[in-house]
Amino acid sequence: MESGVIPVTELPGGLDLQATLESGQTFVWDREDGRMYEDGVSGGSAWYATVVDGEVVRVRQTDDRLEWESTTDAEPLLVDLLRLDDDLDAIVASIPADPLLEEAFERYRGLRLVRDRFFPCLVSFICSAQMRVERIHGMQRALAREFGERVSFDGRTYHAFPTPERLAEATEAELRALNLGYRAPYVKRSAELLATGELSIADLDGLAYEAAREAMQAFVGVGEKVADCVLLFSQSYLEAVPLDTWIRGAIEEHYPDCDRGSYAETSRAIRERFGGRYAGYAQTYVFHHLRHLE
DNA sequence: ATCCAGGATGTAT
DNA sequence: ATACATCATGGA
Repeated sequence: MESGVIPVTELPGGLDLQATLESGQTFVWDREDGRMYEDGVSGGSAWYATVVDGEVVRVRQTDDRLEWESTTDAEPLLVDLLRLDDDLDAIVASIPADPLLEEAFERYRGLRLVRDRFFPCLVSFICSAQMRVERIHGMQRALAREFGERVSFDGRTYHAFPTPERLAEATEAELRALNLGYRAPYVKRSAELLATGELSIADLDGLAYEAAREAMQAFVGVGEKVADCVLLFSQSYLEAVPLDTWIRGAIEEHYPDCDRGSYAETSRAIRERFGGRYAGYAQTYVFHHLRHLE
């Protein structure tokens, strides 16, 4: 077993591990005390685990230390997954201040966007349609448990997220048995598109943001909103602003002039309001903040 | 019981 | 291009 510590104080803008992993942007991590998303339960010192690229990674944050244990040297992997290479201070400074954003930035400073792997992210957000965050997470854990490779580490068994090939082989009935509902055929057909090579992540190479969003909709179960989520949380299109029910509510309440009717035009308006290049960061802070006001 | 959740798809206009 | 019904499932 390898292990290490990353001093959070050396990261511009710091890190809030709990906010980052429990804000509904990534569903590949599991909290080992089983209290993921429980409101009012501090994630400080809780261990989180995932399997990425065949490697097990466990992390926890205690004050200004990010501690990790892994089957490999996880430091570069964590820099990648948690976007520790983002200058969060500079990013926040680039986003025009308004009362709602100020409040979100103050309360959750250290929340970072993630850089998830493409396929788990794609499946997660196909599953996200008309679904609560907690259940999306449960569905992804069920998919890993049922169809993912098993990896042993430190006397425990962890499950990788299944490959496109494996989910393409799964039957719709098997997926429905995991309570994916009407999303089951979407997941299977999108997995098939990747497994057969009919579509590839490389199709996005060199595409500007809006062209990439169009290209993403070639997958089944992927409309404009899900496309934005995958681009933002796995492909580093940090200007993407997924227009979900919460953000639409925020637009209605706080940025009514940005409601332009169509998704494409409203997206352009709110992106501009959030400072353009890093608008997705603003979106995720607002999403997390609003969801915790209830 | 009725409504809603990080919406997308198929069909009709 | 836009409007509408339909699609599972569980929790409030």
